[in-house]
Amino acid sequence: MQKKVPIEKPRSVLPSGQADNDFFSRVYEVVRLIPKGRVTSYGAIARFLGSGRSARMVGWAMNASHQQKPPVPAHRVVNRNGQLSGKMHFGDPTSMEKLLLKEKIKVENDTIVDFDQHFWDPATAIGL
DNA sequence: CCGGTGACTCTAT
DNA sequence: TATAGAGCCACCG
Repeated sequence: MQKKVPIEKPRSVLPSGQADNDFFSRVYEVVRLIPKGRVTSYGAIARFLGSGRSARMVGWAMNASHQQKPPVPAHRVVNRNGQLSGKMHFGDPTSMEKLLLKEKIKVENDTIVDFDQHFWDPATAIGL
């Protein structure tokens, strides 16, 4: 097995909302694949993309997800503890929690209840 | 070019 | 179990 090919350097997301990079687009795509009522973690996505410890980049990509034309369900992406670490980036800190609750995902104290039960792993679901 | 920062995660103490 | 440090990669000044 050859060494993991370094991901092509994702160029910055243009303020125009155009993401011409690969890494970012893949993150968005994976996030969109998250079934309703399921959630995943940054690390899981990062690992699926090939960079297990580049979870920060996933988070950074999510930061730009708001300007993506196809809506990215960023509310389905939380940290490995199931904590809504990014809820404060939704404009209103209650938005993320409400969206999750709308999908039958219970949230208490900014943490998803039964997180592992709702956890959705792209590597397992997509199977690649 | 360098340093600081970040929607993270893992390992060590 | 909790706290601290390192690793990761890209953006910004």
